[in-house]
Amino acid sequence: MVSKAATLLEVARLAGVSTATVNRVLKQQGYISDDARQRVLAAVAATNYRPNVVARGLRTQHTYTIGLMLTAITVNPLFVGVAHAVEAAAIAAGYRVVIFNHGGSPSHERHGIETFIAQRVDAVLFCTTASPENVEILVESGIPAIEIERSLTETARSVRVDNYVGARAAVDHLVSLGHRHIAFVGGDPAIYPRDLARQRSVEDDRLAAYRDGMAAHGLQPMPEHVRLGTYYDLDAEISGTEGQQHTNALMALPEPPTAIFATCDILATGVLQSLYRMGKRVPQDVSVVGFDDTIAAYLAPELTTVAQPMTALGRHGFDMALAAIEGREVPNEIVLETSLVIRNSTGPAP
Amino acid sequence: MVSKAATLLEVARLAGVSTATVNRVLKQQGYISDDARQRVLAAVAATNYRPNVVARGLRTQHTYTIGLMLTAITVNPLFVGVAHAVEAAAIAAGYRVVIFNHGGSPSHERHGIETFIAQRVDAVLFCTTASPENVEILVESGIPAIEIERSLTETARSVRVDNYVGARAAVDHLVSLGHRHIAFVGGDPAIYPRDLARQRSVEDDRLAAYRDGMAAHGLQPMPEHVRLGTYYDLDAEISGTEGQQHTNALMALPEPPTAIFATCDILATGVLQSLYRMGKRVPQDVSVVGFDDTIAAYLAPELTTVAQPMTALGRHGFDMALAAIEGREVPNEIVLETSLVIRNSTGPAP
DNA sequence: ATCTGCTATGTCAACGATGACACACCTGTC
DNA sequence: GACAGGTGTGTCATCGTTGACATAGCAGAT
Repeated sequence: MVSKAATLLEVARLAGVSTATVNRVLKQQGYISDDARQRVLAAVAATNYRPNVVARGLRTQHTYTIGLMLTAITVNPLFVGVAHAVEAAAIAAGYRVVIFNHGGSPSHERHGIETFIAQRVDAVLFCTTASPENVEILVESGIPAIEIERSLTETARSVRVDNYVGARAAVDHLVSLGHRHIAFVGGDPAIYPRDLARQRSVEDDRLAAYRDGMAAHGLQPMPEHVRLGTYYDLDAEISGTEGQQHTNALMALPEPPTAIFATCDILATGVLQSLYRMGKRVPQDVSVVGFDDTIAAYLAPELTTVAQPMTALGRHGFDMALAAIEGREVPNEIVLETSLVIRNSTGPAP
Repeated sequence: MVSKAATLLEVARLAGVSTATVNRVLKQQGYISDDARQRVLAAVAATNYRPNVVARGLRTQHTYTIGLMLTAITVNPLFVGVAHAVEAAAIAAGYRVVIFNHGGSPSHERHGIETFIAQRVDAVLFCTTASPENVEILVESGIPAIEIERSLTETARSVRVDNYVGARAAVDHLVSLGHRHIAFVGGDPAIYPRDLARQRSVEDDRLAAYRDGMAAHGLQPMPEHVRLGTYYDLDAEISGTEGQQHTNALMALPEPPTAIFATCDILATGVLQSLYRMGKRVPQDVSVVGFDDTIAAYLAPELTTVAQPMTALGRHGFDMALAAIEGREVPNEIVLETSLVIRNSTGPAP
């Protein structure tokens, strides 16, 4: 039996009271007699009443909805973890989440921003933006914006991870296992967007940590062991292909590395595939470390990696949004720590 | 500079016309003089006007929003692919998507259903439901519901895949490579929910295809080679652990299989990990086939698997929802085909 | 001169919830 | 008997958009 949800007025009529009284009962505020309360609750149950949050949103100018702007949820499992955490935090606080994948296209992202504004979402979380200008548009129209995992704009607050410390832990781990020839496979800092405040990209931080880590232990990376590329192409499917190519090249060198640090788990999958194909054992012949801890636990061997705190990123992102919505004080930036998860892909240098 | 979006009335005043005229210009319908149109468009631009879809939704009783109920987007990458496809189809049609993860809990799902109703979403897609009763609640309140990948209710329409044909292709492939001892690692049909129309679960179909496929080639599976379990635990993180355990047991048998068919890529990751740990080469020593084609391409070796048409599942799901919303005729069920993707984890029997 | 039909624009009542405001009743106090 | 203060309830404008309906000018036909 199809029955549309009743309105407040219908409930009121059935209970023989005014809409204000029904409202008071449902909101549990103000004075209500027991008698009226009973009749209202009975009427609510009988009519199958459900509040109309559309009407409420119009009246209160508050939709209890946040927008979640994603690069593309299929591009990196990191986004999946963050999206899940954001959603969980939002639901717990009585908010709903609308998602939009821009697929790396600024104009598509712009369209998403326009629908978020038209919808009157209370705030928007970016993970990550295709174009900082779009974030500004949002802020200019009075909607709080938070960036997760990046910090590319002047105006939006952000939650991110300390990539330098994270990458450094990976290098230190490999060095402590006796590795001296450690290769770096990552994105080219020249082609990735920079943090406005610090003028450094995520790739800058990870590469710097690698160089500093090596130097701190008196090691000098061979130039051929530093492989930079575009593993992470915003408008394409992410894949491990580039990891395979770099590894093929690395292992063909006169002096191949005994360990490879790939700055993304997806990139590391390509490394493992290449090594598998050439019959190298991991970690007996070569050790491998990844970054993110997304699919690391599903690989053979289980991948040692620098874990991003996906749940905390999402939760803090939402908490910042909520604080901004409620006009509470909000820090401009939260920097979280990564943790090194040691699994089976790293072992003593041969 | 923070400026709230203007209202129709403000635009109308600035342009020196009525709200009806502004509305006509924006909707591009009815008669408007060039002069009025110019003034309205200028005023729209000047005031930074954005339609308020909350008010529109209240007035038209149509929110252009659909709900997407997920088990948990982190549980299986299959859901990620479907969610992405649903979102893309929705955006292309001018709809927005609100997500909710129930995490396997019927009561949590119920709460999500209530918020979907309160929000007056135009339709809800399930992938997959925790409790068919919740789907019924939705249908009873007049909101179209579509099930993706399952078909557990009487009332909701569904899009799914032919699991029998898909699994059969995997078995045929292995047999054609000369394998005669093929193990089956999957979920126990006894503990998974059944399709109401056919009284068969996804697991039933896949297991039946395995048995039939073996029999069709004159092969009789050894009972110890059929491993059924609960790999897919709704309220837990999915993991390959069960795949590892089954594989450890299988390879310890006096007559171990030369091929293993795991009915989920995630399960297959455990199979590959177990084989890797015991030093078996894939596919030289043992061939492995998965199901879903979610992370198959990222594994070492790249996994041969039965691909679910995730994009088509999502798109058809949305299309069915849209047809139902618009009152067009909608088929009760759409059954799509899988495709066998042959990669590097299968080879001739040793 | 009247009528028809097209063009162009304005008016206004919904949609459903909210909450400020007003009103009325009651009990107890001085 | 007047008044304060607590208790209980109803009225109604408002949020922004929509679209049915009304109105009116004007060209061309009769």
